[in-house]
Amino acid sequence: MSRSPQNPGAGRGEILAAAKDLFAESGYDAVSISAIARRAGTSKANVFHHFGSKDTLYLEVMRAACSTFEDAISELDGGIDGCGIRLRRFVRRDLEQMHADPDQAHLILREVLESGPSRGRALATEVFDEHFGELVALFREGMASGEFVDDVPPALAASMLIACNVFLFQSQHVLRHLPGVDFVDDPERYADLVSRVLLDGLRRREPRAGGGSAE
Amino acid sequence: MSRSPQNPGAGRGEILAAAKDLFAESGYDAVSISAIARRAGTSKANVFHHFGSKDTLYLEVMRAACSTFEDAISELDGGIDGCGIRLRRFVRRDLEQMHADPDQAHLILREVLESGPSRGRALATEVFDEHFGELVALFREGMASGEFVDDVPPALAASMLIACNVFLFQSQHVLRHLPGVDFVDDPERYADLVSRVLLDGLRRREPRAGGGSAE
DNA sequence: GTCTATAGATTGATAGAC
DNA sequence: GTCTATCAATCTATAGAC
Repeated sequence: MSRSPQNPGAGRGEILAAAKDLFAESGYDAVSISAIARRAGTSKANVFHHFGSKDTLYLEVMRAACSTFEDAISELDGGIDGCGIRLRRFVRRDLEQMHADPDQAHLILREVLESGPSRGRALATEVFDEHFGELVALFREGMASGEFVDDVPPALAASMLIACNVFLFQSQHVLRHLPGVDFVDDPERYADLVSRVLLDGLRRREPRAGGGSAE
Repeated sequence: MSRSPQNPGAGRGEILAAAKDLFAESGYDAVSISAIARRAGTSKANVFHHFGSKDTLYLEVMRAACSTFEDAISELDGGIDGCGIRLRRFVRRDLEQMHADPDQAHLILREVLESGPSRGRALATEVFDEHFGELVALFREGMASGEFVDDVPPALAASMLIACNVFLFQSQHVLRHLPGVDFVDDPERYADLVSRVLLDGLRRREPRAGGGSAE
């Protein structure tokens, strides 16, 4: 107990990694600089030496998470494949990405949930705009080619798709225990089913027989 | 500034309301007992007098939020209406409910997002089980009557539906600024479109022509 | 039931030796 | 760059008067 198991090589990298772990697990306010320093194997003062303040450190962690997030875009276009196949592939890759780095996904999801109007706008324009735009373009393309119905806004279709993936990830520990839920630990099956339902729901079909607008 | 604007009538009720506001806005760790006492118009010690600890107060707030949440169930069954109409009504009511008490919705959503395996299991069995079960039953009924396809687990359909509603609520401040998104402030239209896409995606149709399992 | 006053621990952040 | 030692502020919680 009187020993100091310091890790003298703990520069920015180790501190950043430790902060990412702890912030992802418990959120900003529940994590102290002492805890971060302890996990990084260094001292509190050293954390302040590398990052001027707790806020700066947190922003640095978020910046790293978001930039990694952006990296995995641009795999959406698959050349000549139909919109259906490309969408299914996107759903699967998006799920894989969240599961590959749960800490990062958790950080970003909490940021979205807790952000009010101002931070929300910044997140939209600086982080999600591009990613979301490509997904929307895919739906728009499907609509233009006559594959999809044209009276559902493509942005709404994209939103539904992301909603299903995000919800599975963030509610997994609750969903798992709900009656009839057997798909939490089978992401591939989930991706297949979700994309099939959404695609069938958007696919053009002959005029409906008896399902007008009720109320 | 030297005055004490006390509110001597601030019993459990006012303190609970103040705590709900603040916890919903900023989360457990970011809220101090002093802040709660200040907003309730009473003193710090009085909060500890009514609730023994900060944890107890928080649990009390969550318990109230969850019980109110349960109240609005059981409006799902609409007698002779078809599954489609009842589902659309459910989507709209669920959205209305979240918007009617955003604090409550925010509290519960954060609890779901932050809960690990143990708290997640408790939430599932004690709060969501009944609600979710009724929604699943509706889908199962639609499948049994031949209205829906039978190779999509009803619990997955229910999950997709809730996912869309939850996502719209929790991401509203981000979604609003994304390209092509014009449905955030029109919950009725959102409910109509979402339920239509999901229903069409689940509705039985003649064997597909060319959309097998690719890869 | 409600208050003032305070205890005891921990927080974010700084100073200065090495 | 890294450490020990320390600052002032704030936190949860308690004691005791009224």
